[in-house]
Amino acid sequence: MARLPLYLRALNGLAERGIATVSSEDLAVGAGVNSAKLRKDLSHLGSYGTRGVGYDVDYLIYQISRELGLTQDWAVAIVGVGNLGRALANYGGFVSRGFRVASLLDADAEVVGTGIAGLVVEHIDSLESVIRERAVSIVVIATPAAAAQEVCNRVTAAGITSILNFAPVVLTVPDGVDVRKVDLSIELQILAFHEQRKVTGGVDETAAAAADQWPGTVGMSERNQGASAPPRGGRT
Amino acid sequence: MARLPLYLRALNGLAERGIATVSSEDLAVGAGVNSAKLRKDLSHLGSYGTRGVGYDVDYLIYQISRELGLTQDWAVAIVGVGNLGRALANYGGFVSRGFRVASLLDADAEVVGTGIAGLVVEHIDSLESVIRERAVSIVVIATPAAAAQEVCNRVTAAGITSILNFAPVVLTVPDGVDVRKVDLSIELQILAFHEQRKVTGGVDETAAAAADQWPGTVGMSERNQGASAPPRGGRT
DNA sequence: GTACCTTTGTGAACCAATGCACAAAGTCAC
DNA sequence: GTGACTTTGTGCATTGGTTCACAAAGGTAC
Repeated sequence: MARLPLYLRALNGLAERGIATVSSEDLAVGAGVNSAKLRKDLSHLGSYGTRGVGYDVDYLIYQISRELGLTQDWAVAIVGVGNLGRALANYGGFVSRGFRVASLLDADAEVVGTGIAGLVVEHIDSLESVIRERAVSIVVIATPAAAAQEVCNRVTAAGITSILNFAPVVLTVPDGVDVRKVDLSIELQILAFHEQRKVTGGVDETAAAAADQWPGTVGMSERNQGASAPPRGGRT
Repeated sequence: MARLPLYLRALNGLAERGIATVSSEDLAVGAGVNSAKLRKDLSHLGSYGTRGVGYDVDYLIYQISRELGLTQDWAVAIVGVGNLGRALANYGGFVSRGFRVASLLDADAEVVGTGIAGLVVEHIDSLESVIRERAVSIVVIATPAAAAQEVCNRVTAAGITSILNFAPVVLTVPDGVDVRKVDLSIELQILAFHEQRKVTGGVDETAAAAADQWPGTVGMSERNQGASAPPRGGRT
């Protein structure tokens, strides 16, 4: 389940505060979910709770970590050392959860050779050999959009089946390859959507009025005139 | 709907390549969803397609942008100018979609006053005045976990109702406030989970064996002895 | 040992979202 | 103008996930 990492984080917070036992109710509010859902999720891993008492925090942390495969050490390669790549390389949340950044790679000669987060940036040419020799099993793509598919092709060809993609493109991959996409602007767009709803109770009036007067055309019937000459001026 | 930003990005890609019309089928594969789902989503916005032809790309971009509230200019403040904050400030995807970074704020005197992405980092003390004077409507929290709730309290008190949280904590907010959380390590954990499944067909055997021998205790019945003295050694 | 209390684990109802399949609507060729 | 073809928009069945509610299980007090 995709919620296990959430529980894990809440549990780690409890463990740090020295709490040894937690009820499903308390853990649920900590993770921001329904308590019945949490119990059902946990019951899928096996019965690790004690009725009348709750769950042993440390034991549950261990069980979830094991289920998520965090008890083993995952070698991760980050391709693309721009601002985002740098932020990821320094991100503490990776190391603390069983992920080891095995390599930073970039195509830019300016960046290759510089040191970031205790690693020396390597040239993208070594991608395949790095993956092979350091047993990399997950690749993070933090390149510009234009380079992402090319990188993706190379890493899948090299046998990688798990990719975390930060580039704003939909990657096409062979069957059996997992791609998870993170788009930092999508979340903002969703917030803006809700914010707009709060303010105006719907689409704002100025924009709605403008919608009826689509620039360059008069009505629906004429709209498709613009099919060969795009209606929005200045994109030719 | 949360999928509109996805469609929007696919559409922008098509527009850049000069494509004027697209069928639901083509757009669906571009966005990685089912075509029927896409049509149903779009029909909720109104009937913007032409049967037998498809959708006018530019017109649809405009309609979705309007629905998402991207036709107006959103002022965003980023709190916490670490690696992640810097990456976000430089992230092109924000500006291109109607979001304007109105301010970068940090508590660290070392960082305050430096220039990033054409802005001068301001001190966190000015948080409230910045929000008020620049009409900030969305706040991005990219601080360390420990500082996030405090920042959150201050911005909600200042009237902010939309927060994008990158800090690895669950924020508690008053009713009516929207919080969206992005955790860069959760996606990685989900990948690791699937990767593990691929390799072993389930939980790996070493860990499974170890699970039956929870360190420090013998069996289930004794486990709760550890409630006051945590079973996993060295966390006191 | 017994009665009571707390909390888990789960059966069952419920709800929303998904995908199929097809009719309606429009285009294009001739 | 007519007929064949394409593509949208949507009714409907199905699926998956969420929540409720409660019995079973264990702990605790006396």
